[in-house]
Amino acid sequence: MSKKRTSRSKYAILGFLASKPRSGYDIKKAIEKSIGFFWSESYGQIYPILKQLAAAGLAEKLPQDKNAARQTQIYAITDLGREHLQSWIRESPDYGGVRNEVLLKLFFGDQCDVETSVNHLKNYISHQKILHETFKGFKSTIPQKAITDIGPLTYMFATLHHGIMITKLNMDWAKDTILLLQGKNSKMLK
Amino acid sequence: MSKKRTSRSKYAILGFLASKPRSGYDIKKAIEKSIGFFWSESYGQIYPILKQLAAAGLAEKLPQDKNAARQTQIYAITDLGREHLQSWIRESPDYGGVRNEVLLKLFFGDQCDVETSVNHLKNYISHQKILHETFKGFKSTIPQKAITDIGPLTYMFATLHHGIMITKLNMDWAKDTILLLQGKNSKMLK
DNA sequence: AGCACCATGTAAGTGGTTACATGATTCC
DNA sequence: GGAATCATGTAACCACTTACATGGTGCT
Repeated sequence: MSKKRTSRSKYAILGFLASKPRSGYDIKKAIEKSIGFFWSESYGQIYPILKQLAAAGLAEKLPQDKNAARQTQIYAITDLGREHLQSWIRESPDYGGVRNEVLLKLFFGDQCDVETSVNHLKNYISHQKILHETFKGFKSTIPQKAITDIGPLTYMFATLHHGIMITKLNMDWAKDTILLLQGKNSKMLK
Repeated sequence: MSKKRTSRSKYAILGFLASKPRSGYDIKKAIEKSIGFFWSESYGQIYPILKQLAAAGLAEKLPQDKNAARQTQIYAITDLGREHLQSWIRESPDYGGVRNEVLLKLFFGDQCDVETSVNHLKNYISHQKILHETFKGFKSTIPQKAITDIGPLTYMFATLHHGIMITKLNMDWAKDTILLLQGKNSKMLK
């Protein structure tokens, strides 16, 4: 059972081209705005991959509009590209390879003083709170009907909701861990 | 503001040497057993890094016991190594660079049929359930006093508890997302 | 004898980030 | 004029995984 490491970046980019033709710059911005919480891509990946996709016939560069102010390179997904994307989506996702530096540092917390860990946890709470509020604000702008009529927004909403739940959980957990480290009553000990 | 990419593997290994001297093999097993849920290291990283740590004076190879049955290379952390580890722990952790393939595929769910996403979610639930039960079993073996007397087990317990909570949340979220995709009543709406 | 596990290591290759380089456009 | 943002790209480098290679030990 060989575990081949195929670049997920390729499919992330293809996935964004699937909804509409975009430039490398567009893709970067779209990723940051929509799935930035659980995915990221750098230009150093995006631009070379767009060229590879075009060379492989999975995407094509659209002819440039002569009247356009800027010289943007717009790529569109091809039928072949759509097939590739779909067959990748259908493969069962890889659950592994997670690395959480916050937990790693906390795990080694005994090597420093309690205050260090408590401080990290407090900062973490602030960070998660900002994300949480942002997501909730975003959620409130989506009309209910757009979610219940199964379509792109339904899936987006599901991932957004995951972010809302996770950030809430992280805050709760971090607060409770602080209590535990301070020798106070923590829910963890149940 | 330069974001230098230092290898976190180095510190993960140093962190495990901090509790007691170990071989590369020991470290791999210990990581899998204790922090495998949120961290992983491969032998391809561990063995070369152990040599580097020794060369840099952050760890040292212990003299081998002539009577020992196996020829294991045991490394111990040095005072300098402990200092390096501590100063790394004190630096604020990096929250970014997360990549969740389950969410990515779900986000692109509209490119396939609903059943594909539902299937992925069902498998995900099974996977998270196994982890969840394992963690809970593990938790029940830790005596309460070992947790409340702040020490290594307190920190281990905190990360373990995070795993218990997260796996539960993931199951709940996945179940609810299935309902949403099936057009049934989901808690997510409202 | 054979299997599972202990144990160490290397080489090749990939996936990915960062820093740099360049220049146009928009808006104040 | 200057700042922010739009926009594309490359080169260097690093972190990490996978596959391979090798052999010992303990048990049945």
